[in-house]
Amino acid sequence: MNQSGESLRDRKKRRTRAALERATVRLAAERGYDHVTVEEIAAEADVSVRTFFNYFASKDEALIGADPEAGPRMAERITSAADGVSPFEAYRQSVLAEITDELNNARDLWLLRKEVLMQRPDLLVRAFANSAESEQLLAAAVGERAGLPESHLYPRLVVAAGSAAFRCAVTRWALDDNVALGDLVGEALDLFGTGLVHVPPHHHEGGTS
Amino acid sequence: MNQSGESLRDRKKRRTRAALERATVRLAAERGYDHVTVEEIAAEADVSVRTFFNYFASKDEALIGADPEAGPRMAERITSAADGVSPFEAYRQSVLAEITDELNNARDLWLLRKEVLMQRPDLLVRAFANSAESEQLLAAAVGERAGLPESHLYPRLVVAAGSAAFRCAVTRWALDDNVALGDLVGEALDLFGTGLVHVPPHHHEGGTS
DNA sequence: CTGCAAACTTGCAGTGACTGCAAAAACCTC
DNA sequence: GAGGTTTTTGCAGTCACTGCAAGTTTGCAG
Repeated sequence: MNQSGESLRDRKKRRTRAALERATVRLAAERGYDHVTVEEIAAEADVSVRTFFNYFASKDEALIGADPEAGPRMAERITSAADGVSPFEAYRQSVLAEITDELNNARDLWLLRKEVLMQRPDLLVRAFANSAESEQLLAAAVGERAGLPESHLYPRLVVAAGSAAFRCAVTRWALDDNVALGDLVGEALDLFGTGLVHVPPHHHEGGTS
Repeated sequence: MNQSGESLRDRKKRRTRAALERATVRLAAERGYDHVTVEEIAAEADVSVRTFFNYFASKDEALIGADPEAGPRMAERITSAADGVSPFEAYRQSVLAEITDELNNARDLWLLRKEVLMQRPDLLVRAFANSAESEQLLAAAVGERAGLPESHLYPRLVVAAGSAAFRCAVTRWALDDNVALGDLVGEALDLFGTGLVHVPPHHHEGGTS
């Protein structure tokens, strides 16, 4: 093995994966998601179509490029939070940390994705369909912290709320350039945290509030 | 036009749609969703494949059989709720009413769908991808009642919470026969209403509640 | 450096969802 | 029943996605 811990092979794999993700997002933003074929994406990334499907289970997945390690990473963050932290708060922080990291690493990709998602909001919903095992993992972590049995609604609900918050935040983000995605997700999670029976106040743009 | 307001044509259309939905659910429950082709479904319902796609945009849609009138109906219920009712409560009641109706009209179909969704939970998520305009409609109704602008996060979030509640409730429902789906959705919405920072108490099975 | 095994890539053939189009059939109105 | 409107259908075609059986590249040990 290499002393760096990352072999030539590993490096190549990461580069290929990134190239495919990048090609998908770029082409989709450029000429519309369904005017791009997998064949074109593969060509752009200089691999065969078959290889595309070795990396991503679907075209959708390549567009969002969900990091397969994100689930475990977030679960770890939840279980290792300090003792006094509530389950919801632990989850909230883990989501926000993940988003911040992601935006720092690939802000440009997200700006392109925004273009695509503005025209096809359903793609974002579909993207979450593939993340069932991650949700399972997170729900288990939340459940453990809450001291609730596997079967209880609450942990699942917290995680589903996270997806919903992210989804709504992105939709809203796509409408207006002057907000940070992380802030929007945070705001959405706060609303879920304090309860939807409370209608939030209406912030006026020009107001000094 | 017919005095009944529903012509032969209309009746046939409704019957065909129902037959396709039924065939999809039945076959999928019987031998697994992806071991059923649209060709087989169409044959079962005695129509051509092309006709299947005149009724449903996708196989997924036929499995869930989302009533296209459900969105407008729910929106109407929200806007026409009594004056003192909060936006969230109005939404909550509209969701519960819709589910009660649906279960009364097609409980058998839902029992079969349960079988399918137990093995492929992702199908439920995907089903919501197609209901973007309905969500839009509901969000507008909630927003109006809350006196918030179109662009605000809150209405979208309420509606997304509804989807999430439904999704989690169905997942939970599929695990255990002794609960009513309506109750689970109600419970989930209550948690969203009062806020996820509050960890709910753990109900023991043997309780007499 | 060589040879071997494991991992990765590729082509190919095939399945099945989904679409547009134009002709045929069914229905509705008068 | 003629004539206009919908609905159904068949057909040809595109594209996502899969399994399989080579081919190629990389890792490693001798």
